[in-house]
Amino acid sequence: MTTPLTTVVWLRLDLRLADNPALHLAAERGGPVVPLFIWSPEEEGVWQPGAATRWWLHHSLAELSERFAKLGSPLIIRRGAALEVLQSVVRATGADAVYWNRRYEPELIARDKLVKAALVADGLQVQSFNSALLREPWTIATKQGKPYQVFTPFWRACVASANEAPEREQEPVDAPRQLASPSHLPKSDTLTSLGLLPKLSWADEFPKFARPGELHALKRLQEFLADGVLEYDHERDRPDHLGVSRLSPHLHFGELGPRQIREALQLYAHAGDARRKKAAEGFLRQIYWREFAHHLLYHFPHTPEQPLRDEFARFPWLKNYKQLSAWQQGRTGYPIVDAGMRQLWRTGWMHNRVRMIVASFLVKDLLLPWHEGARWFWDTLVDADLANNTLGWQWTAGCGADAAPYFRVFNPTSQGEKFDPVGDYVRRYVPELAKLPAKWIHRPAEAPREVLEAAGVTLGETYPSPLVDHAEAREAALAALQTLRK
DNA sequence: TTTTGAGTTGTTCGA
DNA sequence: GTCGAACAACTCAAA
Repeated sequence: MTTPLTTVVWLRLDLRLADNPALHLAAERGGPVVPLFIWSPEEEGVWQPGAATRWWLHHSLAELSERFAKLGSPLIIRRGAALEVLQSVVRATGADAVYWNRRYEPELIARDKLVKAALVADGLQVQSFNSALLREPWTIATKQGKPYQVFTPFWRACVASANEAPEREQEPVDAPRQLASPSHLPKSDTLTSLGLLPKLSWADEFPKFARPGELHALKRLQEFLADGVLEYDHERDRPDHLGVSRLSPHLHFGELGPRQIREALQLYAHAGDARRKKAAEGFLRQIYWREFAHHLLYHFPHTPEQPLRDEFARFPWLKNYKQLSAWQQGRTGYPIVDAGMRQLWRTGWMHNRVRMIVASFLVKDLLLPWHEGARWFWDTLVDADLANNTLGWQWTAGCGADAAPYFRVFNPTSQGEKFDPVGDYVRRYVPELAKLPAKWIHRPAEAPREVLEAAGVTLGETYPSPLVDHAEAREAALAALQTLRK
């Protein structure tokens, strides 16, 4: 009698059943499949999952666990060093193979390499796959063989070669319909024992913008295709309208993969007119920004800590940490900035347009180091992703790829008036300003006294006075940038 | 090797 | 109120 071959599927940022190559191919082997999640935050180095991310992870795992149970093989959850846990699960189940989908953060590439070598030395079949990207970073390069550093050529090159073997971007694979479980189930820790949930209930409003789990991810994608993507090009800039996809946390945790998005967009465009086609292309272009971010992180692994343009290493940051704290708490005196920072704190998410505004304010108005902003986002965003976070902050600070021209300094007042014209977004998150009329809601410091009185606003008491004068701050930022010139 | 065109997301000023 | 130009120089990517 031959024993069917057991495969351990090590799940990481690929918390889904559909389009999961490691799971799909493990199931195709025909033997028992052991889905395993290992909680080992220490192995992620200084970029351990932040508090908001942990909340999301807890709920995502809870849902995934139910779904694996229905498929026939329960999700095993363990806390500990990845290699030791894998070896112990292999021993307990008699598995002969370990499959996983790749991650691209520098610390984890190193960790996975060691794990793979050790498991191979144990005589196991070890295979890793791509679940997270349309284009893995090493499959595309400039004609000089170097990594891309500008988005548009990167994107064009990806699109131009999307159908060429061997770099061909793959189609999604199916979810397994059922799984055989091993005759001896390995022991599992409980999800609660990982301690991912906050002790205080600060996450109550988190489900407002996105809900963890593969089913919610698929539903969100369909909703976005039905009522968002067509208007995405201009509506995505309206934090008061919520015209964005809100898929970012799902993408980060791999509850949904970019291949599934691309396929859905193709179907959507195919079934419609030129407008649909244009909308689908526009959204897919944004998905390629995520690809670009991973490309950069892989090829420039120092960038989470160091600027890509090294002259920025000598930028004269001010490091006024009292002001940092005011920014974090949403008490800068600039309503759109404060609304964004409070939305982040309360909901674990912030509209992308507002992310740019608050980031520009931190870096260019307060002259605080971009790492401080990156750190705060890392801890507070449910979609915190090392590649995207690094690209975004370096872009804003002007020290990264495709850097903004030196003169592009966001004006928080005009940005507010342009993208939150009636002030609804500010009213939602800065209730002490709610009674101000639209004309003054983005510039309370300039409002006539009787307007403020009527709205019950006392500057410096019920709402802070502006932390800095934007016009002066802008000049200071430009002067600081001048010092970098060669 | 050198040249050339281009580069996500803006603001301000003056006509 | 609206519009267009100016705001540096640099680096990337391809020809």
